[in-house]
Amino acid sequence: MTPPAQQQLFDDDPLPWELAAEEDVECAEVVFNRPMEQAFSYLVPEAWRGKLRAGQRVRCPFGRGNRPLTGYCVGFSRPKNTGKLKSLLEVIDREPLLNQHMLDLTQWIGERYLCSWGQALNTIIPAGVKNYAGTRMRTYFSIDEEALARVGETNLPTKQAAVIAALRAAKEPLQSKEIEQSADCGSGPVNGLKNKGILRVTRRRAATSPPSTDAVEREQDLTLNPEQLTALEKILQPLRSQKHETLLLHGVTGSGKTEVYIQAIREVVSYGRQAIVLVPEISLTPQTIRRFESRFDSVAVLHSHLTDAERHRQWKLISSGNVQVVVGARSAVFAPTTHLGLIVIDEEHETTFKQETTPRYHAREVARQRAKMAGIPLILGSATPTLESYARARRGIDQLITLKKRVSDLPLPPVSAVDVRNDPRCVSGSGIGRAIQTAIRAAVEDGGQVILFLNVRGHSPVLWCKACGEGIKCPNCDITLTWHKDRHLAMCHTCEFAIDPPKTCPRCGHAAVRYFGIGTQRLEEEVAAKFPRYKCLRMDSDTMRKRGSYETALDAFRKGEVQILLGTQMIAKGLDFPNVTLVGVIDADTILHQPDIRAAERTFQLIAQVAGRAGRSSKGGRVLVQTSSPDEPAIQFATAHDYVGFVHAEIQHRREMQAPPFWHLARVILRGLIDDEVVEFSNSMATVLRKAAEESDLPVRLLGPAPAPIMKLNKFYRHHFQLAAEQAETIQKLWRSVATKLPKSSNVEYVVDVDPLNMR
DNA sequence: AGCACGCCGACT
DNA sequence: GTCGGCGTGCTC
Repeated sequence: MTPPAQQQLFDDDPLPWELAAEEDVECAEVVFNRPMEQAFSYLVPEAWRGKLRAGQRVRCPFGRGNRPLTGYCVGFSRPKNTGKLKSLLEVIDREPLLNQHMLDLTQWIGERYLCSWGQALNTIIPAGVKNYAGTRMRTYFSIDEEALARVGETNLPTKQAAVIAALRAAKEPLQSKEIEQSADCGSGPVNGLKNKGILRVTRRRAATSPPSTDAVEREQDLTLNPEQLTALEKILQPLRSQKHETLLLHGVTGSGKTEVYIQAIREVVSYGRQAIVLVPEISLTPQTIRRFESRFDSVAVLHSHLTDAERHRQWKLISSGNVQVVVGARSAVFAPTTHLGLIVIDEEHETTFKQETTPRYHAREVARQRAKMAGIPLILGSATPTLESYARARRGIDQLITLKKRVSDLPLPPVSAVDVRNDPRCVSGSGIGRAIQTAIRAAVEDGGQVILFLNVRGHSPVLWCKACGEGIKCPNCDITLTWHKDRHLAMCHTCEFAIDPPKTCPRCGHAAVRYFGIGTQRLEEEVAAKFPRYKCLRMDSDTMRKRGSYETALDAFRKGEVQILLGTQMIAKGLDFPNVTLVGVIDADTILHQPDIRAAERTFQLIAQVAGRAGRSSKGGRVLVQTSSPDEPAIQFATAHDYVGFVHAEIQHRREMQAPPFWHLARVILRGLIDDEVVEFSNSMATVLRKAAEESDLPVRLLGPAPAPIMKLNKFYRHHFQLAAEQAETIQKLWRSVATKLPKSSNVEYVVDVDPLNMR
């Protein structure tokens, strides 16, 4: 890739006398962590010429005041006239932080996600790498043999001779402390030798603490069933011919996708190459990590709970080429591997692969681009692939591989929708309807375990005034407060706001505040009241605050100390408990009724994923889904385990709606403290874009502006509009063409979300 | 994004 | 007459 075309400052031809000097003038192309498209050229000082490499950070005088600013060297150029260029001040890194592949990838991210190259670079390099966390500059001593020979080794005092002997024995430069220890002396002899010039002094970075290494017991690869073997064969083809291809591995829950990945990685490792495995943060559990560590010699793990120093160490380890497999969450797609051979994305449909801050990249798309640039395969695995991925496979752009059977040869559990519209208990406000209650009783009395899923935390999600009929909202947000009985607080789930529950309505003053709706806390009470003889455990982000509590809770469930596990999203994925014979979805409609084009898709995914937790042993199992919309296609197809049927229906709907995956979207979200200002600004911004689209004849639709679904968030009023086009590049082109002409405001800020998943 | 330059309102 | 408001445009 070539650096972005920079503004041509010097288009006059060079004078003859300038040419000679130019021969050895090298300019560094530098990008900054600022929303500026261009790269800037700087002269490289003599001392650095030929040594500076792309991927290193440099300090540069910037702007009229020549204030020093850190930038990334992304390449070199030889401008015709260098007269007006400034010189860079300093090179920050001894070694490039990134290789050329990653530079190219970050440039692509900038283009694709509408931010600058510098911003993309800055966000993908971990803070711990940028500040060399966990290392210190240390002084090392080695013998200057010539100087020693001049003095004569035999003429040295005993202690100094011991120092020389210690260094000889070590065969590598040592720190003063280390010498003192092995020569059994103080710092005197070392300093003495240093002052005589016999010891050479070098300064370099070293880790402050040695890495902890707990050995993991090695395990053999499992035997694949015929279906898995066929899948593996299909993956090995592009792997062996070293070409890029995306393979969508659609396998039902429990079909053994991970084992297929592992054996594909085994092949990659045998070529001396590395693999990256991306998993959603939530499934980055010790079990998952152990699963990989027990199969490969060197596994690096990247997750959000690493300290800066640990992350830095992992990054260095990976970039030294001494790691076979990198397992990590979203950002691990940027792991600086030296010879990447394969990328795997497990649970491809998970929304956590989308970053919600600039650049708002999707790890799947970044992985696709990285794999394409590196000429290697990409595997996407899921029991419920996104429509985006499935549509590509159906059109033959990607290869579809299907695993229809569970490895254990056990059937998928029967799933039934329970219509709660006429259930007396649910109508009167209970979470657990008749059918689920009967099923729970049967399951626990039979010695089985139960998982209950409810996607609402807290006790009651709605505080409501009976007198004026209004929900009680957060003063900072357009969100009703949730009653948290355990902490005795009415809380806002989108900002930090929490108050003692109001006894009187803040609007009309009547003492008529009622609590409505069911959250996990209330469900827990209900279960405890209905099944007092059985132990119930609640898992949501309120009870899972402490580090390790997740593992402790799951351990208790695994050991059978707990019979009923209830919780939010976090218990929907990946858990494998053979003794679970019943899974209950308390309310399938919460997601279904969201004003989001993907509401049906998410509902289907959720039911399919939750259902996958049941029937994982010969004891069998069943799934009950409470809903008020039993006729909704998403629910019907989910109860029939009919992914393909659902997708075909939904894809038709998306086509008609001109929605993804047929159309690409970019969402512009604007916010400010004064509503009118935000309205006015979004209108003027949309007008500029609409006009530019018309004049340039680019086929882009502009939808909106309109108030965002959450109109007020954290005191900010929010509005948004969308750009839609059949080609992602069309939106990029339009945006690029107007980027400098967009209006500016000091009171309204905005972000662009390319391929948005979260529409709130 | 910063930051400087520049052109119009309420103060010594 | 000047201090300072934030609109505009540039940064190698």
